[in-house]
Amino acid sequence: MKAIKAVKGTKDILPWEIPLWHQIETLCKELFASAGYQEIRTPVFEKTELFARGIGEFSDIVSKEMYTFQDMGGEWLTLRPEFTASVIRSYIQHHYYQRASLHKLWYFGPLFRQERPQAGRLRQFHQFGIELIGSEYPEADAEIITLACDFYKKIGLKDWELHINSIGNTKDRLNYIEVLKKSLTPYVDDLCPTCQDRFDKNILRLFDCKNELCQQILDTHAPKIIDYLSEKDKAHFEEVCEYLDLQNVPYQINSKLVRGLDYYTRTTFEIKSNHLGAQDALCGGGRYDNLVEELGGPSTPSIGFAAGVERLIMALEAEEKASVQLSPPDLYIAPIDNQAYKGIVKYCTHLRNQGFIIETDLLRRSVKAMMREANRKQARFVTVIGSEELNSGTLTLKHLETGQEYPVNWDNLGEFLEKTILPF
RNA sequence: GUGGAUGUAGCUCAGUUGGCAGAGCGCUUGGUUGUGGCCCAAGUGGUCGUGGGUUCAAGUCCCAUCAUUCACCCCA
Repeated sequence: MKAIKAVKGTKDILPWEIPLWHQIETLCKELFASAGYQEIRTPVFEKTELFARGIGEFSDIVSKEMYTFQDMGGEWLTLRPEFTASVIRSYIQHHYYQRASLHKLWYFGPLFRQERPQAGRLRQFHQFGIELIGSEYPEADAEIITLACDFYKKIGLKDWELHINSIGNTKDRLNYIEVLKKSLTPYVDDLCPTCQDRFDKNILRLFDCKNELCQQILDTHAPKIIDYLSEKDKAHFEEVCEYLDLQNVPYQINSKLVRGLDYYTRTTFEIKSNHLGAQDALCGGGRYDNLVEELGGPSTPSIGFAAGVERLIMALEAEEKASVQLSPPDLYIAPIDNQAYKGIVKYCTHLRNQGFIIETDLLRRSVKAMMREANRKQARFVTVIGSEELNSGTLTLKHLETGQEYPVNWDNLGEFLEKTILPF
């Protein structure tokens, strides 16, 4: 029989990897809650149209990367390729704006994109992120960016950079694109083939090119988008920077940072790790002041970010910060005969109910093997139980680290563990 | 969709000019009765990714195919 493997681009999160995932989820919960953000969970699939309208029909994600299918009623549905569209759909559908004028949300979950897998890119991957819906002011931008940075600081990641930029409102950006085209037209023939293609399709993508010659041409001949912003947007961006300075958040203004999703406006930012391969963006975000309205809601300025969990884990591993948190047993009980196996069960349950982590043998192994197992599991105490211990009412707990033995009455077991575990 | 790399034990990998399928780690058991780690010993474990071809003989050479992986594209 041929074994079945996980689908290309998908991965099991293995039992021994789970503690790190819990650590990340817990930090999300604590950090975002500390700023008043509430968790939101939306369905993993939505109507295809939501993403087409939200992300942009001609974006790569929508045009060739979505898992789209028809349900039995013939409706086109899509496994979500990103979170923001779903969150905004929920915001509009449930009229959040009638409850309050500002909403602060966070999320964590799986996303799906049908791309060729490589380092830092999977077909099912996970993101967490936050959305701040309803404020147009630079304080909002600063709060989002600061929270993102705080996350990486608190998780223990060291070697990363924050890049920020402003791509202005739609009108200014279209104007800039015209100027950019004009100033680069003389050099089109020197660009790499993909850039020549991009020149007509989506000229802003030129900035992402990894070809050195293309970058040189851009550096010397491309105007900066910041110089083409309206006075209002320029002032907004300067204020965002000012807020970051106030908190000593280090950043680089990167005029080449143009994000790939169509809905972004004004502030955009990205956090890059210095330890990842080609896919080095840990986290990306920005303003999307028009999205709520475009999806059928009231005009509502908003900003948010999304962060890749697998990439974070890769970066933590590269920096050797992926700490393994085990939950070792407080006590490993090793029964040596049939009676002992039967005699200990009620104590196991009782101690577990008291909150202790108790493990016992389930393979009827030798004492030596059970001791080895207790040691492997890093149990704090181990006890060998035979008829003597059951009849006399006294057992001996051995502290594995020191080898010290402690006689204890069965009735005082919980009390003993409680008292003794703390000092160790 | 395009290009490169790699497929040998559960894991990490050796395997020479074609000539008996290997190591380390892991796992199991034992080293005297009911006590772990270290050490020692034995055991467990492989259709050499798959299918063809060349050859007396293929893990090794040739062709095809699949899988994995990295990169392009794009994005978290």
